[in-house]
Parts: sequence; C-alpha cells; structure tokens
Amino acid sequence: MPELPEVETIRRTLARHLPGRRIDGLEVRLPKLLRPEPRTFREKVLHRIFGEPRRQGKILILPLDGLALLVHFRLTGQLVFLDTCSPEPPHTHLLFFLDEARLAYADLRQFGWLEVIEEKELVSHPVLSSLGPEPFSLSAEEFHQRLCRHRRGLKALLLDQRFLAGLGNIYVDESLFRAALHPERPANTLSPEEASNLLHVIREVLCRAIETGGSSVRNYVDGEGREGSFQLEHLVYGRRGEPCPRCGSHIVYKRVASRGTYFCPRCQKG
DNA sequence: GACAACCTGACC
DNA sequence: GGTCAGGTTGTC
Repeated sequence: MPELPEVETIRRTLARHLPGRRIDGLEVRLPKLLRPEPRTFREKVLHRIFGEPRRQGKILILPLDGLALLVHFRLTGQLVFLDTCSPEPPHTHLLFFLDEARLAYADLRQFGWLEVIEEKELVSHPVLSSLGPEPFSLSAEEFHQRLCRHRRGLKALLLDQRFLAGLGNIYVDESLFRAALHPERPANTLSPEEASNLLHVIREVLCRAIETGGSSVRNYVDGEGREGSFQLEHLVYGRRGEPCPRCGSHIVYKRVASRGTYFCPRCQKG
C-alpha cells in the first residue's frame, strides 16, 4: 500500500503522538513480522522512549533512544495510534503499550515487517543503503543522467527503489500520465526537457498527495486511522475504460513490468 | 525480463 | 470459480 506520500502522512500523524512516549509493554500476535525474533525484539524495545519519526523512501524510521525501529508497510500495513478507548483495527498483529495509549500494527496481507536495529547501524542497513535518491533530493540534470544509463521502460525503472526511492504503482502511473510519457518508453530516450518535466510532475504529484493525506484506494489509513483523499484526484489510476481527461480516448489497462498499469494510449507517446 | 512466492479479501 | 490488489525478493 503506502508509497512515499502515505508513509510521509503516517510519519506526520504519528509525530503528534509518539515523541516522548515510553514502551511499557508489547503484545506479539504474529511473530513472523518481527526482526529479530520476538524475544530479542521485546527485550530491545521495552522501556525505550520514542523520538521524532523519520522516513526514507517507503520506510518509516522510529527512533527509540539509541535504537531505530524500521517499519515497511508493503501492501496493506497500518500503524495506528490509539487513545484509551479507540478500538484496535482489524488484523492487528502487534500492540505497543504506551501508558494509557497504544500503538497498533495491523496488516491484512501480512507482507510488512518491523525491525529493530542500533541507530548506528542505520547507515549500513542493507535495505536503507540500497535506496536511490528521493525525487526531492536530486537535480533535473542528475535525473536525466541517471535515466540515460538505463534502457528499461520508464514504469519498470521508476518502480525500482534503487533508482529512485518512494514511488509505487499509483504515483508512477499518475506521474507518467501528467508528463505525457508512455510507461514502456525506454528511459534512455528522454530529452533533457522531458526528463526535467518528468521530475517536475513527480514532485508535484507527490506534494499534492501529501497535502491531501495520501491515496486511500483500498485500506490505507494514516497514523490516526484516517483516510486520505488523493484518490479523488487520480487521473488514470483505477480508471480503465474511462475517458482521458486530456483527449477523451479510453484509458487503457495493461500489464507493464508485471504490474497493472493505467495510461492514455493517445496522450502518452512511446 | 517474466513469474512465483509471501497472504487475505473484494469483486465479477 | 477466476482475477485483482499502494511491494519486494528470489528463481529461471
């Protein structure tokens, strides 16, 4: 589920509640989500106090004085702060007890994971250190140069977290539509202007998605259990057969890079 | 590159 | 019954 805007929204909403709270207890219902194994995990996090949440790509980083709790939501993970009386979400697999409050990790498909590491291991962590730059942290020139090194299609490349960190299926389709670029267009065929424009629309889409609290297509909610509304501004994602907002042709659905892909065959030239 | 694997649930 | 799903990883 969560791509960069959703994880960023979760980060921001949790930042209102977590910093300064201590973990007093832990209830593990699905051990396979934890690294290291639950015994060590519990030993490490117990009695620690949360710091200011951070994010790298789609990974949420929760500092815990000296430690870091990494959370990857994959497709259906949720991390929700619960007041005394709020009910826990369905498919809750892990509960942190924080004084009167709780923090629930729920995950319908059970693909997500939580890992505790030492803060000093952050720089060398295999997942984090393999991430490419974020769309906000590289120049148009650098982006164009990186694109030129690959002959893969744009969709496949933009989904690759080693190339660029944070985009997923929704935001790649929405960005390519807005940039009028075909998802199968070889990356090394973009002109400097096309590359610069693509980076520009990626940033616009991500910023607007963050402003609107992310896309709640299926079951995404933020750290307070609330849905986002960027799905109302999707121009192609999930709109198979509907008229293209730019030219009126039918939006096509096709498997590209093994992912369901929505695009306008007329506006988005290959 | 394509595909299966990891899971549960919604929808046709 | 089959297909699809905001992701990633490992296999041919």
